[in-house]
Amino acid sequence: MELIFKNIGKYISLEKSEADLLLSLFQIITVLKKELIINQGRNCDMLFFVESGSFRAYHLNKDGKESTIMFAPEDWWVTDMNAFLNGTPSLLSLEALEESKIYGISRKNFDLVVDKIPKLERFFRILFQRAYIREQLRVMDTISLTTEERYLNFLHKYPNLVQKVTQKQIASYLGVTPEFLSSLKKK
Amino acid sequence: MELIFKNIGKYISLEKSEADLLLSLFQIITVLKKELIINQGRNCDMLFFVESGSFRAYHLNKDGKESTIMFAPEDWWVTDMNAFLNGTPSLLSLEALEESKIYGISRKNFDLVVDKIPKLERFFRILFQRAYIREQLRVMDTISLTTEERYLNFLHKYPNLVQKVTQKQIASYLGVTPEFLSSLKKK
DNA sequence: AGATATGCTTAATATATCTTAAGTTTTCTT
DNA sequence: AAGAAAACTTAAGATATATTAAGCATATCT
Repeated sequence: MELIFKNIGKYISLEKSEADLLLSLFQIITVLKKELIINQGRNCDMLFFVESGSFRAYHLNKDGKESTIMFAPEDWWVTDMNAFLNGTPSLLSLEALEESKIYGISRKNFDLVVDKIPKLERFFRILFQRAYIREQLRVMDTISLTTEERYLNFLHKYPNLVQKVTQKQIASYLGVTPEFLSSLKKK
Repeated sequence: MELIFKNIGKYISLEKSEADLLLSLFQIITVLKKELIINQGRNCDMLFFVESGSFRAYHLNKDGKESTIMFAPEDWWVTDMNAFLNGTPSLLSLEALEESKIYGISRKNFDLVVDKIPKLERFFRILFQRAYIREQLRVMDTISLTTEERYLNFLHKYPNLVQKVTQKQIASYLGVTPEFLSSLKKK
């Protein structure tokens, strides 16, 4: 069975007919390493599920400094939620860390499916509730822990990603320079 | 009309009977300045809406350092969402910045109401989606902006709170010491 | 009103982190 | 396989932020 249905099955159980409708509204996309599926500054009207592979979301600020905002490993839902919900230009770029297979649903079909299938409305309510919690815990970590503690947290939280990302990307996720992270690791 | 219904009315419209059911499941609570409605380490099984007044959520780390995680002004929904959803001990304390009037709903009644009234499931889906966006933007700010820029953002984002909170609390929201914030302001 | 606690500011010194630059290793491209 | 590009490390000097401590102002308590 596809991972996406296992994922949805964690919080709700769909009838066969509902699952079929849902599936018909997704498109399956294969992307190569380094391909972008969201481009900062452009529109973003797709919500994605990572069936296999992994992604990194980053933001370039006005000085050209790159910040890694999040990672999306296998089994995650991901998009630039701000752009997706509000129709504003994307603040993020989303880049494949490796060859990946994803499911994508447009904003229009997302609205349709949560309207037609109340159980999916529930599913996404729980999903966003958990996403909110996750981000809030990250804010807490960011303002109350040392860089070293946050680095150890990262290693613990994303053990499978560690081999797929560069030091530079980890540093930009932690909000420090690669040089500083390098000197931290020496200890 | 009570603010809470105006707030809900932003995203859905309730029938009279639904509004009556909803209202019957909330309790109205009046709290005095400095009272805590959530205590770090204890259970937190209530979701609150701030009808009037304002709150500050903070976390004490193992060294006793206090970090302000969020502010909840009038017209906001607030709780320790992690504790509320997962039943784990609260990581936050939530303190009234002034005399406040709030609506509170228990986890049990929350589950009941999103089950009985699908429109409220939608309401909370949208609410959490927006909360997730807000936290993600804050993470972006925190790792990509300077302290000075984040201070100016705070003043801009919460103009009405500025008079109600101390410098120390703003500093702990930004993740810097009060002394450093004080020297920033001199410029 | 007086006493006490709390908050704000300032300054000196200490620590964390950045910037720049160079050298080395790894990965990508042809 | 060779060359080019990107990543990683190291170190010196610069900047941002923390720590400590003192003094003053403001709020709180009796």
